[in-house]
Amino acid sequence: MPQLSSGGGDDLGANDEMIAFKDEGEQEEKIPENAFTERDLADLKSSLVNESEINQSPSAAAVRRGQQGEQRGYAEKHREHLDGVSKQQDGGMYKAAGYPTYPFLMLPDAYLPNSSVSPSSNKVSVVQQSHGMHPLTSLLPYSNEHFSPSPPHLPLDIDMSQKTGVHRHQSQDLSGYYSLSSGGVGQIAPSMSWQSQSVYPGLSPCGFRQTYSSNLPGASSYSRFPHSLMLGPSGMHPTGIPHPAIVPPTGKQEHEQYDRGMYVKPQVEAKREKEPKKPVIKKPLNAFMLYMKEMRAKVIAECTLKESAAINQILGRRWHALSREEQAKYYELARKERQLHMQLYPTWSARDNYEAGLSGVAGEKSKADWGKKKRRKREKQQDSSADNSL
DNA sequence: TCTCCTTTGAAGGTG
DNA sequence: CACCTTCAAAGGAGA
Repeated sequence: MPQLSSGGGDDLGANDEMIAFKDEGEQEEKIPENAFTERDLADLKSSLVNESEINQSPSAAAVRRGQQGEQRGYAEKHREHLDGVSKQQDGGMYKAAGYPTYPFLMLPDAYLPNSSVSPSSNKVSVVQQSHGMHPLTSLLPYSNEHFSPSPPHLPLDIDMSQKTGVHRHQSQDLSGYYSLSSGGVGQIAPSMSWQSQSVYPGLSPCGFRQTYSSNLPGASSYSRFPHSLMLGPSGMHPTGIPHPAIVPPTGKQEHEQYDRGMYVKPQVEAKREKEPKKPVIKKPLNAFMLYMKEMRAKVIAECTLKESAAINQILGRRWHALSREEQAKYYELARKERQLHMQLYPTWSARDNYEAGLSGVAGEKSKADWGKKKRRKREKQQDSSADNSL
């Protein structure tokens, strides 16, 4: 869109994120009091990317591993960077300049997958900060849904990457920076409260012309995010949790992504029963996904919708309606996510999950399924383009 | 039971 | 380099 094009080539590969989302002619809202220009955000994003690129060597895992030590200083570096950001953010989440390090930065074992070595190896040590917790912490997708009585400190040099065998240097001193969110990223704070009422005048907060009660019992209280992230007593170091980036051997994800490749010869099958199932390392969430994760419940509460497709549409619109500062927070958070992910899985590639169903035990079936899916999508796109041409 | 839907962004692949 | 494809989350709907 024109706004960004004037920005001069600074992009995150997400040039369209500031496209004014005009749907149903609903938003002329340009956040007038906003001191930022489109360019500002673009610059900010650009700087974020640049920093990422500086921190990550373009080349290989070996190089990345070498950076792990150096990234210890990342917190400081990041703070420097954030200084620039937070100066421009009023009342934003970064206002908590007092945080010595990024709260969830580099929690070493956060991503540890299941391992045959230790059944609890995918647990993460977490320190709950009951006071003054960085609000952004709540955005962490690495939530806690499943606690385990496993000891807080786990062997960190487990060969977590079964395929890589990389020995990682793990910095335990960072292990306290993850905090938990119950059911997702939950609590961003009042500063992130809805703009939608003003953003979509004449429309429901859902952005739909639908009738519903805005006095939903849960809605107002939800906006204060009463539930918590603060699990456990203050300052306590609870037990580890599995990392959401790791798909456990049971459950839907695994069902879809792992068991997709379950068809194998009986012998192999028997063998696999012995072996721990190889967890699928999920992609780190991008900014929008983080946003969705946080806001989904709220939209559900406000709109009494449950269908994800509809909710996501609303969230997409709200995303575009967000101020640059607010979006920037999520971009920053997503960047952290990627960095953390990269640190923990230096050799992981997004492509690993392209073929998640056919990796590991990779049966012919899963391979076929994957191809089928791919084909289906392609056909669909061709269909739609054909329709457009008519 | 499985896949689709729907969104944005990141990353990999291809020409 | 531009473009295309896939995958992240989520849960209801429909095949």
